Amino acid sequence: MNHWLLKSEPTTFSIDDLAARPKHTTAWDGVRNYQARNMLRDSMKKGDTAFFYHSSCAVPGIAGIVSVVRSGYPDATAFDPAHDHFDAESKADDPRWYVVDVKLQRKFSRIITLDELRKYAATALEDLIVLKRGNRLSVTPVTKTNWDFILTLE
DNA sequence: GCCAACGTTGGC
DNA sequence: GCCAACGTTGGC
Repeated sequence: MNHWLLKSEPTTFSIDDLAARPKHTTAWDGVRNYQARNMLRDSMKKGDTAFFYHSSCAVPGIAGIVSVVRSGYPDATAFDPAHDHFDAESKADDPRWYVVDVKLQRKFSRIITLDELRKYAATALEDLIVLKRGNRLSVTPVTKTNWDFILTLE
């Protein structure tokens, strides 16, 4: 079982939005970056868990935990011309973009802030990709060691 | 709103 | 295949 970190802008889709979905579940759609796509398509498996990270907001940080309930399958929003994430180059018989389904496992009692995570950027969390300068990937792997450490911060 | 960092595009 | 231009991300 592997661990991940998924970024979302809370004004677009927050952890509370996920909590409001039927079965607390959603397709993680709209990812339009090849590296992130590869992880959604090839690496994230049912039973994996991921931190739900709020980005581009007043208090960026980790808001809770989701689990992968369905592994990679084509992103239907890429096929819909009316959708913001439409991509004419992604064809049903040769899909370019993928999603996984995630289910809310637990919302943290508080946000574990980026500021707080940064305190450990040179020590316990030196491998955490989201702390690296210029990082923009919206889907990143998290080592078990980092995962367990972050859980102790709540 | 600014801007650094990075990915993608397209001319050559 | 190089690389400049451009668009996007995301913290501040």
